[in-house]
Amino acid sequence: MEIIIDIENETPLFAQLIGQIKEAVLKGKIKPGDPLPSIRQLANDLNLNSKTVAKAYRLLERDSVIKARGYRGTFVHPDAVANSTVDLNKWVEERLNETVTAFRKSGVTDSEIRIAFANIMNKKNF
Amino acid sequence: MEIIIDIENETPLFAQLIGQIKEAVLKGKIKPGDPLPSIRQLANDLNLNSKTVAKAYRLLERDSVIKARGYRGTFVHPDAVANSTVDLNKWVEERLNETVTAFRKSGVTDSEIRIAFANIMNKKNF
DNA sequence: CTTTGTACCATTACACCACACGGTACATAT
DNA sequence: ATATGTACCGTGTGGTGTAATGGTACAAAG
Repeated sequence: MEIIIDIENETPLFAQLIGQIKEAVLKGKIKPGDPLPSIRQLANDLNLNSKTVAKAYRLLERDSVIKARGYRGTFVHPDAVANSTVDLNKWVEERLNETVTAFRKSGVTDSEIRIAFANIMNKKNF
Repeated sequence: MEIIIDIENETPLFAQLIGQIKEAVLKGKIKPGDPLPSIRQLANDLNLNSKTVAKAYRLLERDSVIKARGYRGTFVHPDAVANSTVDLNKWVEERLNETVTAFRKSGVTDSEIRIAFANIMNKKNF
């Protein structure tokens, strides 16, 4: 598995990592059950901070592309191929765009939309 | 019409203005057809910048609480009483909250939601 | 004693936005 | 002349987010 991280690229490093691992899964370069490099090992190889790699792994596990097994390491998820085709962020953007567009059509100012959004995100839901 | 602006209050000045004018309408202190002070006049009386008052008037007109008539001045809208009870921002927050809550239940990170939101708001829709 | 994922503490740099301020200008009317 | 709403240019302050860095620590297993 050849992973190339471009520091000059505007795409965040953790996002580049996620993209390349999903791509490797889709191209069959890594198959379900295969072990992945440990977080610290990969961080060392790519000259990245371990927290950056950990962030990528955490999101990949959320998407069921990989599966962490504690001290035993991290492995490619059984349904990795199917789940690598799903782009959760794209779905979020589409749904959110519908909502925002409706607001704008109702005469709501962009500034007001931002304020409302900030209020919701910072609200302590208890 | 007695308008009191509190600079110490955390509520934005233009929002205080909007609130007090809507309140005056609901309490019947000003009635449909009544003239309002000009933007410059009110700004001078309250020691506010004219742009701050203009912002409040612009939003009040969008909500059909007041009606600007160019050089003739600004007047209370015929449907001002009914429209003063409507809180557009509250409606926006409720709708937006539903959308965000759905995202969170799907495992989407708050960070990802913010990124998607920023992408939409900054997108040039042409 | 080392390695695994994970969870805290933290700081730095960068970027964006709301709010309020100031100045200038315009057409339209009295 | 004076006043109306409105539009454009701008500045500054304060708040807050992401991204990425670093350090420390834990339980579990080899």
